[in-house]
Amino acid sequence: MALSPLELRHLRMLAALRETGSVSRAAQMLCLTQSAVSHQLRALEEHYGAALFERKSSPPSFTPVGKRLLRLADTVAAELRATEAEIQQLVGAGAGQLRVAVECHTCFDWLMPAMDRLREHWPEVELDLVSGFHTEPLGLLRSDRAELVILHERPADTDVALHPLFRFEIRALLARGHALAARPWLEPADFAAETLITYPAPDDMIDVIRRVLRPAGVFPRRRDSELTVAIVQLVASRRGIAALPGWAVAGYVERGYVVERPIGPEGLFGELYAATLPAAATLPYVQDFITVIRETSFLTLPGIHLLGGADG
Amino acid sequence: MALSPLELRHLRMLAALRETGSVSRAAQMLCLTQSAVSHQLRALEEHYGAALFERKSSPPSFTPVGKRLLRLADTVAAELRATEAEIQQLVGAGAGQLRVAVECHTCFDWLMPAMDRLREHWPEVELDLVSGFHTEPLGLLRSDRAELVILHERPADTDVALHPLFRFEIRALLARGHALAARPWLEPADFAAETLITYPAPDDMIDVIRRVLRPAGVFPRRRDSELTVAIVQLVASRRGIAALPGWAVAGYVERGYVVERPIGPEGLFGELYAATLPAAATLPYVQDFITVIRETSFLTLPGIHLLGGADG
DNA sequence: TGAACAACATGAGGCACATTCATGGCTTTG
DNA sequence: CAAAGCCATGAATGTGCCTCATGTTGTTCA
Repeated sequence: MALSPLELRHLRMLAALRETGSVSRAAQMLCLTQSAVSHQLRALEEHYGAALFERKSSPPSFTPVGKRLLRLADTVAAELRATEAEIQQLVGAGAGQLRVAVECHTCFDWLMPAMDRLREHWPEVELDLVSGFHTEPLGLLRSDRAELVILHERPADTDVALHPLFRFEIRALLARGHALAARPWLEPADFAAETLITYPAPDDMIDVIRRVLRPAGVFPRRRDSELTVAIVQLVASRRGIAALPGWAVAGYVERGYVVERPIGPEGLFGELYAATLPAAATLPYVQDFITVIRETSFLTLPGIHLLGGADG
Repeated sequence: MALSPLELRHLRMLAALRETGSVSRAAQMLCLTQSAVSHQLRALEEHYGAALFERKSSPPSFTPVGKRLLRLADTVAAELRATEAEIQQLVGAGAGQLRVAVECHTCFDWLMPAMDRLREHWPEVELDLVSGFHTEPLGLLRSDRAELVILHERPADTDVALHPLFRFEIRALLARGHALAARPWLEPADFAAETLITYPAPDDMIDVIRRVLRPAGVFPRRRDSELTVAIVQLVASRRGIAALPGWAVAGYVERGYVVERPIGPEGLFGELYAATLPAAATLPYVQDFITVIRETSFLTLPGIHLLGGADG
């Protein structure tokens, strides 16, 4: 019909801009550089001869033209989604099984919302959680007990399809007024005299032990609890210190229940990956799930960094 | 949202495929090669794992998946159109003036439908027809008496924006059983003893005279009439022969009122162009008009060939 | 029946255009 | 006031779409 430089990519970009509230974050969500998004915006604004949003205000307020394009983006996205769903039905590819195995406790924080959204999009897919912790998670894929595994380490195997998710900082949690809270960051030795409060899991699964304390020859007492709230409670009442993902405790820190410090001068960072068999990686609902995980996590977890896109 | 290789280009392609009824014609309409459209189709079918339409049948019948995508294409196209219209209103670029000057009589056949469609799309644009024939049509642009001129010859001037429209064959029209109808094609000399029936216009404006007869030194008697029907009538009743665009008389020929023959062994071809001032070429409704002309002409005029696209 | 033709498929390669890279200006924050 | 975000912009780069050339199939004439 009419020649228009408008493409779906632009609509997706505008939606991401609204969701994330900034050009750079939108770029991350789209697996692009900030520059690319900026160029796209400029091209659109040039074409319509009007600004699309007010840059100097956060959250950015869209102009009427911008709002109209966003409305288009929404309706088109909805139509697109409906179409693809119907087509999957027609082709018979809409049904299937997706069993997800998880290595880390905190993962449930973002996994549940993601699974909910997937259930909406793919009602015909049997979605299961493979519970319990396994020494060799990739074995679950090969023995056909799971279609997707969440890992907190890049596996050595190259015969599985790896989908980078995001990167986050693991920070030490201290009671207010704790002696160590005076330091700008914590050294491994600082843990020696403390009780380390963790989730119930083998040492190997706990990043701060595997990657910081054990290499330094430090083996503090351990105490564990299933619930993040309980861990925070124990820390606050000076029964020990913990090392948790920043997003998991941001709320408690903000409210002043506890304080947090980096681990080591550069901080300690964890990364999460999803792994599937190569064959499963081509299934549309698996691809959709990866995308949904990245998006929901990025939007709900503060301070995380998406992996595998245009920037590290 | 979901990563989908589907882009607007694909939807436009499918719509064109439906309108034109064939891959190659769709390609022409999209200003692409047949190969490009074929590749696009293959990519889509590969992605959805299903055929989109039955190739060996004309008109091509779409599979359920193809039909569903076409429905999407229609709704998205409508949404897109509505959005752009609203934005033009917001920006204030929806209003303007478009005076069209025409050189040839038959042009009205396709110009009227195109102007009707433009009026729908751009209700705020003042659409006028500059009547009468002018010796120097480009002068109308420079003296600001028209925004767009239809030409049947590539102008020498390079300071106007030229928009190629389409190419068509001009064929000789003869009464059934006419002596010349025995020939596979007509030579210039064949016109010498005949009366040439034309529209009322100077010799310069009549392609067969300017490009065939005059160069050959042949100057047949002339007789003219305003209406195509009347010309056909005169030819049928053996008052003379005519030379008209194939599309303009296809109906009469099909019904057997008259017969047609190529002019010269290779045939005589006419080409039509639209010209505007460079500034006017950037106006959205002018661009839209060009597109609309090409599309409506291509869909309604039999045997024409779009110009300026991926193929000559 | 076969040749000529039309329509579509397919692989390789070129080229346009979106994206990245590198940098600078601007605002915010401690 | 330094330091860090955030965004804009020009030039370089690379990816993917399209074209080109050719092969294949189906169709229409002698």
